[in-house]
Amino acid sequence: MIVEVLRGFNRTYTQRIGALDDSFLGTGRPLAVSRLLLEIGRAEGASVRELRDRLDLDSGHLSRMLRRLEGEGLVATEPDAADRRRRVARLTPAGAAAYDDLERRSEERAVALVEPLTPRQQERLAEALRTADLLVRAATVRLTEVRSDHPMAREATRRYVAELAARFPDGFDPGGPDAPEAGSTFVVATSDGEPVAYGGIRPVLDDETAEIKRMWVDAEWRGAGLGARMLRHLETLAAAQGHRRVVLDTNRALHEAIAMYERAGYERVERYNDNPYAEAFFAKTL
Amino acid sequence: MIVEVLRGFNRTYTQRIGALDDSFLGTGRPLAVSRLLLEIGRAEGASVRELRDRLDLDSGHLSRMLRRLEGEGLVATEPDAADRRRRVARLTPAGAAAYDDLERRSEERAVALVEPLTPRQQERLAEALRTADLLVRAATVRLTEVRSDHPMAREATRRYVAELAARFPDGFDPGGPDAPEAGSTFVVATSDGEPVAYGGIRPVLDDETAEIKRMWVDAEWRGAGLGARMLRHLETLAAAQGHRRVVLDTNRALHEAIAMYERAGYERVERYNDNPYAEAFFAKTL
DNA sequence: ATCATTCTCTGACCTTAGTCAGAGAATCCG
DNA sequence: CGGATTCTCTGACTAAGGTCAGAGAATGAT
Repeated sequence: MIVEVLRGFNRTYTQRIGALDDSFLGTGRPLAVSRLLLEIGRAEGASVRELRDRLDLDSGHLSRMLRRLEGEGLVATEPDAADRRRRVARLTPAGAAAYDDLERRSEERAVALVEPLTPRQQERLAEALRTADLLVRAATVRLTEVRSDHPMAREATRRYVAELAARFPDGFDPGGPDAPEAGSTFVVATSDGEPVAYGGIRPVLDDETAEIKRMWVDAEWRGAGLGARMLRHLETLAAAQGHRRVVLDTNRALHEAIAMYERAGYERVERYNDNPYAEAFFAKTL
Repeated sequence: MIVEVLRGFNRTYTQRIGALDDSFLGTGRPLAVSRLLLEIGRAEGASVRELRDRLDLDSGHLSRMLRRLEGEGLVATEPDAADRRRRVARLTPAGAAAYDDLERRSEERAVALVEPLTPRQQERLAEALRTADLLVRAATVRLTEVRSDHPMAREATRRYVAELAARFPDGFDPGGPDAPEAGSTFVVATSDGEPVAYGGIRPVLDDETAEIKRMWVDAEWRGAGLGARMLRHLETLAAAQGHRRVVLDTNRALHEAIAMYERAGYERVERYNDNPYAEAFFAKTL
């Protein structure tokens, strides 16, 4: 049923709101070039590499578009000081003006679109779109296996540690540096290239059991079912590696996490390690 | 605020669900050709003229795409029996198979998109999209002034009469044929080329006053604020024509309409005509 | 120091999308 | 009936979007 609703909505939407994208019309610049300009503006300077990844463009295509924007005096590029193979693009003042112009046009279209609705309808539409936005983003989060020294994993760990430090009554000290443990597997969930959830498993001595480590969900993403999805994913991985049981420890302060583990079928067990921060211990048979 | 939500949603949406449109990928046919195929399939045969209007294509461009589909054996064209300048296109059996294939692909994408969500989340998403769909369609309804003998006006009148006949306790007889009255102005609200609301004004004897006639809103569209919008539009027209006051009559059975008139600032007045179907009379000073 | 890899760029090339003018047949209007 | 109009089509053209191979500089791995 959701599928028919989605397809129906898609038809309505592309017919009438796809037009928000037409805001580049009249600028004399083609769509792809305008998108590139917006991306550079939004990122406040980005390497060619990043732009290519984010817009999913061919390097030749992108390069040519950059030359065009340079030719129009809207963008300036220079080698990245840190890695001189890379080039960094940023908007010139004229580019910033063109960016503002595009933003203004797009905003005008949006205003014109909702203008016929009453304030109450606008409020209902906003509410519905907020919900749809969150759920669509949640549905399109990508789970990727990474090593714990992958930049995305490092970033996720940094935020995980920061959150524990803020929430634990006596703070949190992660201990030594973060060497990749043999045999452990980490998974990062990303949305728009940002990590939004993280977690990993490592085999425990008896080999029947895997331990779930570093479960973290970005605060803005809680309630979107991401934690449960990550947990299921890690359990599947553990099972695929031949484990029959998963265990994990956590702290009383993390009540949403504890509630989630319980909903996911985890049961409390006795302390199984000497982690000073752990106060609650759970296990689940796969 | 709604504007930021809309723009944010638009970004999320075009990045992730615009991909529903990519369902043509792998068919070896470009997007525009696939769209044409879908349009012919949906209409179950359409004249070149209609296709051109509906897809807003250049006649040369369309013609070439039709040749291509003919070449692939998916579409057959023949002169329209009624007007031999026109040609009618319809799907061949192979074309119908290609059509089904496209539909299936699009459906698969939709299924894959919502698959990571829990059933409850899917339900929430469906609900949000249903709301957004209705409101976006409501916002993009177009109001057009027409003569009462315009095909769209006739269709709207037909449905207006059918509804009154069904709802009035003793049925409804519209009286004589529908000659365009001098000085009267009619407005039809359309969505996807279908009339969804209708109404008109005609000057009354004293010339200070205009009477609102034939207010009708499609049953599926009630509650979307379309009646109120039509009413405002007609009032503006009346004011522009120099009237200071609008009046209207209606029947007790039309309670939603009566409630709407009252919300819009109309006040009950004495009977001002001998319309046997009218039981309630309203007026508003502009 | 060497070799492989990464990064950006240019050149050559292709498809898709779309525009415009005009031809030829059919139809409509007076 | 004759001229204007409608409809579809072809030819000629352009811009936009995109792919691929390879060159040249910088960097990383051993």
